[in-house]
Amino acid sequence: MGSTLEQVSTPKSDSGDASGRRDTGTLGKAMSVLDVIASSEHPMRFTEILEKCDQPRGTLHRQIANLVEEGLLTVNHDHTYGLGLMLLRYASKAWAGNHFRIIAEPHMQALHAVTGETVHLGMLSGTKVIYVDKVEGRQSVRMYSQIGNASPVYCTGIGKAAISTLSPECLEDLVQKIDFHKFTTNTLSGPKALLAEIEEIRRNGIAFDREEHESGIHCVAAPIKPIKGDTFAGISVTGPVYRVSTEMLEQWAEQVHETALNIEEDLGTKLGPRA
Amino acid sequence: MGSTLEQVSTPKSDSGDASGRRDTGTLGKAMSVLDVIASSEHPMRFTEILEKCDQPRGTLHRQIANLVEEGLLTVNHDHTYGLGLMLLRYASKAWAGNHFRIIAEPHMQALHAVTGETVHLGMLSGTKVIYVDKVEGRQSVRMYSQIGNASPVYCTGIGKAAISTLSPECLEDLVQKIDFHKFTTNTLSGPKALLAEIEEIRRNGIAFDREEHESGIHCVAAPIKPIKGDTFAGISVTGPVYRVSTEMLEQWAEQVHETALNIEEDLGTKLGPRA
DNA sequence: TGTAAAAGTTCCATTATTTGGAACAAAGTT
DNA sequence: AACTTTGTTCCAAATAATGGAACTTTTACA
Repeated sequence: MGSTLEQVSTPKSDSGDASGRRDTGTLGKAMSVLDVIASSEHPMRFTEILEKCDQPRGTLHRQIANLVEEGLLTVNHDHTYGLGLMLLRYASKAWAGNHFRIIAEPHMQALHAVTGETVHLGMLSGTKVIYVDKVEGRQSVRMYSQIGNASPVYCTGIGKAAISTLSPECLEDLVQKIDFHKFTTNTLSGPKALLAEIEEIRRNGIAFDREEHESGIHCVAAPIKPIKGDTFAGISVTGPVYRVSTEMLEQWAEQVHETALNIEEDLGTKLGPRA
Repeated sequence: MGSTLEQVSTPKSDSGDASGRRDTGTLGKAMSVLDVIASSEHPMRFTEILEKCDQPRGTLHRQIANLVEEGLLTVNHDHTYGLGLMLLRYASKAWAGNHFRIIAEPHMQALHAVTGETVHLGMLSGTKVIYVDKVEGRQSVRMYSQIGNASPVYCTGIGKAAISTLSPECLEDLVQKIDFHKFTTNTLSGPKALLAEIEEIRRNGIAFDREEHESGIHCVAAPIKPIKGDTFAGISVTGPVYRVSTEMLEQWAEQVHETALNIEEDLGTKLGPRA
């Protein structure tokens, strides 16, 4: 199975870092410009983008013009650039057509009903986890509030859970691409710590995020194994430490694990028996 | 101001039609492949995409491989292709960083409080309107429920409102790019009908969608004029005909119009006095 | 199970696009 | 008004995309 197209959920490099991007091909270069703009807080001016891209002025100018032409970027009146509306359009379709999410949804609802806390569904993409769905309480969910967010694998429950199902080689490859960063005092600080924890997650089928990404927030997660070979994902229950104790989290572990198994089963049947 | 980059909200052609796309440059070609996949209901197989793209097999294969590499497409286990997760990530950033939306939000909330019906904010993109935000009742908003949706300008309140602020030349250009399609018996069926109605909207500052896109749904909308020259947009109050009478809609017109003016004012001040 | 047809993948000389440097134009500043 | 910064255009050289055909794998059917 040496297909070029089957890398699926492990696109390339740590996308979203703006640096560390192997910009192969015209598309790759264009995307790296998008990345630079996406990872900036404020809308950027031409020169600012230029500095972060190190490309000749003329080249960047044309690339940006192309991106604007496609609606992937917009120019503001003050000559700053931001991400374009077209992205919303595509994302809306991507979300609506995501079978994995659709199948998982009822199970997420069920898990939320039991725990009363926020349930997340995330998929592996490079060295990050992208949140694909979220079920939370009464509070009217602000769209995109978390959906679409990309977080590093090594400091999130879903991230660690998801990569625990990778083959040893893939895991190896992925881990060495990670750029570790200390978000909190609990953040795992390197490959050995991560691999050790993965080992344990493999055994238990349960991963914890012990305030490793954001202090005050912790979660229990379980991997959703790739039935047909392509989606590496996980599901989690998240809560603030002041309301959700560690014991409570441990108590939910079983439920989360079961939910993951149920989703796997549904994927197996509803996705049609093919390969 | 003959800048190449300033076409901003009128990117190119009727994006999303899969056909009628002037695929200039490598990026354009890649996007047209994305478009084909985005406008299909079901995930597509390679050959299916091939037919809709008329390109040589080898070429398409490589293009798809690139898109997959960038995370813009994903391959499913059964060799079907769907839009990639990376799009969610970008869209999430695009949405979070959209100043226009952020400024408009409180005004949308206020309008919703008065009317009790769903309030939409949409921006012009090509010959379509892309919904950028939505405020609705108690019902927990399913994300992406409408946000990111692209609807034709000629059959939506916001669409007609938004293009009513275009210069005569731009309007002319845009109208002839439109591919009219009868969604309901009330859908405007051609350029003359549309232009006539635009004329009226120009005078009143109010546009109606009289079940022109979906029967059973109608709305009042008002244009939000481009203060600094780039964003063509509109705001609307939408409701089902069984609950919201036409009279009620007309009664709200003034409020909608005022809301639009308030947003314009805020845009003028909060966007910083530049050009 | 065997065989044929369809679907998917690779290769490489040709062709077209992107590149990048420098010159040019327009804003913004002192 | 001169200067500095920022944004835009141009074109020969370098690079990447093209498309046809050959090749491999998968799927369908007898």
